[in-house]
Amino acid sequence: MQKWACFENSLQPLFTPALFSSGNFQTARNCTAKIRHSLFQPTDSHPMTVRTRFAPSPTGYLHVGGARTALFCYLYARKHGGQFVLRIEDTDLERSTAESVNAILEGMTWLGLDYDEGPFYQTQRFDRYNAVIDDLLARGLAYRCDCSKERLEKLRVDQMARKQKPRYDGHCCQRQIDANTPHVIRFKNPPDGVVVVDDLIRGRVPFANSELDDLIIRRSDGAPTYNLSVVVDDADMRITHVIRGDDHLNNTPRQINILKAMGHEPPRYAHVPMILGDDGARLSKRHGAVSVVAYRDQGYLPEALLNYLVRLGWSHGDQEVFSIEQMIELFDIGDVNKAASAFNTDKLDWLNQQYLQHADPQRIDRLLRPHLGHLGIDPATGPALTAVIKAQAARAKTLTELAEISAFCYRDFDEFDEASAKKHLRLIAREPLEKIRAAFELLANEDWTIETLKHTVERVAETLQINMGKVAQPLRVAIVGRAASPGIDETLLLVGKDATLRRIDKALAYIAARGAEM
RNA sequence: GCUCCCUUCGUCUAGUGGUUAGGACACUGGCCUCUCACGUCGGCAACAGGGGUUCGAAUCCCCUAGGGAGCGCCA
Repeated sequence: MQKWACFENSLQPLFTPALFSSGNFQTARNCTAKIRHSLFQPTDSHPMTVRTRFAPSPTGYLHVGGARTALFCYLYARKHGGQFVLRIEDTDLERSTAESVNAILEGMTWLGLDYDEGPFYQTQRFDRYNAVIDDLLARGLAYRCDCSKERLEKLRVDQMARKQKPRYDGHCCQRQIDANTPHVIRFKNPPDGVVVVDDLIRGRVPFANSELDDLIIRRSDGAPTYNLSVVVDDADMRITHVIRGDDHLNNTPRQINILKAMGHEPPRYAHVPMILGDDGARLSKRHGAVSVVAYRDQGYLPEALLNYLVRLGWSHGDQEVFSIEQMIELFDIGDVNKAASAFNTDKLDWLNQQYLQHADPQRIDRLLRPHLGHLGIDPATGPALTAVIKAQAARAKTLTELAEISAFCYRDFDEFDEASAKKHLRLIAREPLEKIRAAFELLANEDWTIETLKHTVERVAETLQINMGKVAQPLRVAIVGRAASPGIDETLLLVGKDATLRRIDKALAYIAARGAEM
């Protein structure tokens, strides 16, 4: 019980039915109900309340890295009684897709990461971005640039050759380019001084303005760029804490400069380290599941994934298992580690198994059905599914595995597991099997109970003057197909009398055939 | 190339100048036992390297190495 000792002192025990039936596990079908209208209207909310946002770009699925960032944003907002907003950064019209948006919403819903506002779509806020850009232009804080891609490319190559960092040289800064000629708009970055990113995780990170250049904030097609739209949104949406991947740390000084040009105070920043694959390399498709809904499909419980994710880069003493309530209470963004961490499926499996065996069987019943269906099994054709779950939950790491190891309760298996049959279905097992079969046949259906079954097996062992194992193991292989299952009495109860007799006959035939071969 | 970030068992981490460097997963040995699993008891295993500062450094400073990110009309 050591591992669970942490709950003894907590007000909110982890495995309460309330936690597991709290409606966090609906499928994506309900997502659409969540999509309120997305045109953000600035409101006069109290400036002091914590507001975080998760701002994915819809160019793929919600992957585990994004999910953890979203979780941190969610936890931080909840901890401080603030709001968590979801914003879809779809300004890249080429790569953004509606399917990706749906996949992200589906992932958020499955994980139960409820947002208070949004989703807001940046593509619906272009007017606002353009107004900000025009204002910057009017105030001389931005300028038009008509440098050709060729000139820019040559500049880059020359600078690299001179071992310099490639930067825009300000060529168009003083030129007065007509608004009618094709152009982009660049932000006039301060030429000198230092911008300090006061990061909640990294600490103070100073950047020299001389390292930065005049970045493009409006493309030639009129669309605003990322660094501009994020800044405008974060300001308009009154985001107080920007929690995001540390690949954005280098963008932050530029964003702070734009924010200041707009007359806003920068929010607090927290750059969380990235998640690596098992092998320490950047997470990618070849590491298997990267999309969170793939974990759902593979039979992981959302609370297990969340628990796994929260412990990646964060910890609270020696505690490993956290309910959502405990995470909200204990999590603090400032406690997050600086170093990247590797995703370890073994540990996720362990957590999932822990949650599986402590979960309410009624809920697992519901979640397990699709996995059984996938195997072509209809639970109505056999024992109560909750009974099977109670017997098997500690034996499976995932719902998928739980379905696989429980299939024998609902249908005859095709073949014996080779190693198990070889070891247990031998000539020496014939007599015990025949004896036990005869005893079972005499049992009335109403005597097919756990107690009677236990006694019957024990009596056969006694009669034959052999160990329990010499009877139970051949019997187990006979009725399950392999040498692993719940206790033999429980297993018999689940399989039922008819199937038991039928399968023992099959095992006896197998032994006979095998004996003939030898 | 330049700028910035990072570095404790295989992995996730505890640790904030004095610890036999703790826990968890994995691996492994025992117990429990009709099997498997659970549970339980034990074992293996780490401060990237080098210089300082200090009576004393995983902890503070510097250098090196290794890893990562950014330097786009991507986000």
